Amino acid sequence: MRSYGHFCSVARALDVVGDRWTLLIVRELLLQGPCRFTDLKDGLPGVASNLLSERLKELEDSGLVSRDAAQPPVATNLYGLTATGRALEPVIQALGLWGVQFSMEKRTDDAFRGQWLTYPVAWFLQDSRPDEPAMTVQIIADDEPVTLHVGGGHIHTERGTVPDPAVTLRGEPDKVLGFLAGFIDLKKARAAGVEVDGPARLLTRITPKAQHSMLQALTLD
Amino acid sequence: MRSYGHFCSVARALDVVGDRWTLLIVRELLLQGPCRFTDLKDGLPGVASNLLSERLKELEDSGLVSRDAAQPPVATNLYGLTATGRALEPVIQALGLWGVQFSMEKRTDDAFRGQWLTYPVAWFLQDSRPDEPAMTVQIIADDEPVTLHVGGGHIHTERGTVPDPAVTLRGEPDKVLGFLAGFIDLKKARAAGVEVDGPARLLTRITPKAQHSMLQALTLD
DNA sequence: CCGGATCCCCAGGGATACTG
DNA sequence: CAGTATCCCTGGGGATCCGG
Repeated sequence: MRSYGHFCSVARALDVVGDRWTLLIVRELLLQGPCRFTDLKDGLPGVASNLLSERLKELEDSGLVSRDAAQPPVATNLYGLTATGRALEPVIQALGLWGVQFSMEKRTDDAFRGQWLTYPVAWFLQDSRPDEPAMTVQIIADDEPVTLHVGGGHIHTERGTVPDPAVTLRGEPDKVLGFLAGFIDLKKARAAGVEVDGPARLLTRITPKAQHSMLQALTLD
Repeated sequence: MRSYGHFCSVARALDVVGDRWTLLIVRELLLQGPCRFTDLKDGLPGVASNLLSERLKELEDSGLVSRDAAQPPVATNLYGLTATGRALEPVIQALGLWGVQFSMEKRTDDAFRGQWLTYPVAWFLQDSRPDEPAMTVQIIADDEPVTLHVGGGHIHTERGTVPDPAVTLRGEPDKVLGFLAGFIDLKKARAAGVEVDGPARLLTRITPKAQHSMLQALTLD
C-alpha cells in the first residue's frame, strides 16, 4: 500500500495493514490457526485469489505471516501468524467490539462461516451457572456447524458437529446470535425461524457479560 | 466502500471505517477536537481535498461525524466526532500501540505535526517523580511547538509555545521522541542533533510506563 | 483438486485547477 | 477559506488458465 508518509504510529500501522482484505486475512488466521490457501479463501468469501496471494506475500514480507511447507504426504503450504501478526489481536477485537452495533442490520446476502461465531461468543457471552455440569450446544447456522462447550463459567467454541448435544439450535446466523446474546427471546426466535431441539431452559445459563451493556441496548426486529 | 459482505462484526466495522484515510481522519478529530476543514487538511498531509470532502460526507452519513455551523462571525463548518465516532478510540489506540514497532524506521520524508506527539506521550510516558513541583517542557520538533506539562505523576500535552519552560528540546521528531522514551541517551540525542536548553536532568523524571516493555526493546540507530 | 498466475475491466484514489 | 470539478492512473474484482 502507498505509505501515508506520516510520522505517527497509527499511520505506520495502517501502512502495513491498511490495505483492503489485509485485516480480514489476519482475522481468519487468528480464528483458523495455520491453514492452507484454500482454507483461507473459503474463510474470506468474495476475495479474488490473486488478491489473497498478493496480500499473503506482502504480509510475509512485513513479517506478520509465515509460510511453511506441510508434512511430506500433502504437498501444500501452511500460512500462519508470526508473533508480530498475533499481536494484532487487540486491534481485531477493538474493531469487532465497535462493529457489533452494525452487525444486526439486516443484510440478506451476507456470507457466513462458522468460525465467525467464535469471537462474539468469546467476547460477549458467559456461562452464568458454572456449578452445573458441563454441557455441549450444537449450532447449525446457515448449514455451518459450530459446537459450544459450556461449563465452569466459560464457553469454548469449535467448528463441526458433536454426537449428542444437550441442545441443538438451527436458524439464520443473525437470529441464532441474537437469541444467544439475549436480544430476542425464545418466542421471537422461534417466530424468526430458529428451531430448538432439546430443553430450551438449558440455554438460559448462557448470558451476556455485564461489561458489554452496549449489546443489550441493541434490538433486533 | 464496497461491503465485504460478511456476517462478522470485524468486517462490518471495516465496511464503515476501512476506506483509505478514514481512520486517520478519526485520529485527527480525536486529537484536535471539533475543527475546520482546513485544520483537518493540515493535520492530514497528503490527502486530496476531494477525498477529505468525500470521506467527511460518508462519515456524516454513517453517524460518526457531526457538521455544525460555527458562530456567526466566521462562516465555516466545524467537524466533530459523535459518540459513535469517539467510540473508535480503542481501535486507534490498539493500532497505535501495534504500530510503534514500525515508528522508529528512518523515513526522511515523513511529515510531522505536533499533535501526533500527544498519543505516544500519553500512552507510554509518565512522570516518575510526582512529588516534585510541576514543570513545563517545550518541544520544538520540525518547527512544530508542543508543550508538556509534567507533574503529579502525569504528563499533559498541548500544541503551541509557553513563555518560560523549564527545559526546551529541539530536533527531529523521531530523535526527540526516541530521547523522551529512553531509546537513546542524552549523548546520542545530542549527536543526532537534539538541542537541550535548560537543566537536562529534569527530563529524567519522564520515563516509560512499565507495561509497555515492548518499547524498551526497540533501538534507534 | 490445490495453489496460485494472467488478463481485462472498472471503481476509487491522487493531483491539480477552479469557483462561490 | 471551503470545498467542487476534472482528469489520469493505480489497484481491486472477476473470470479464466496453468503447473503440480
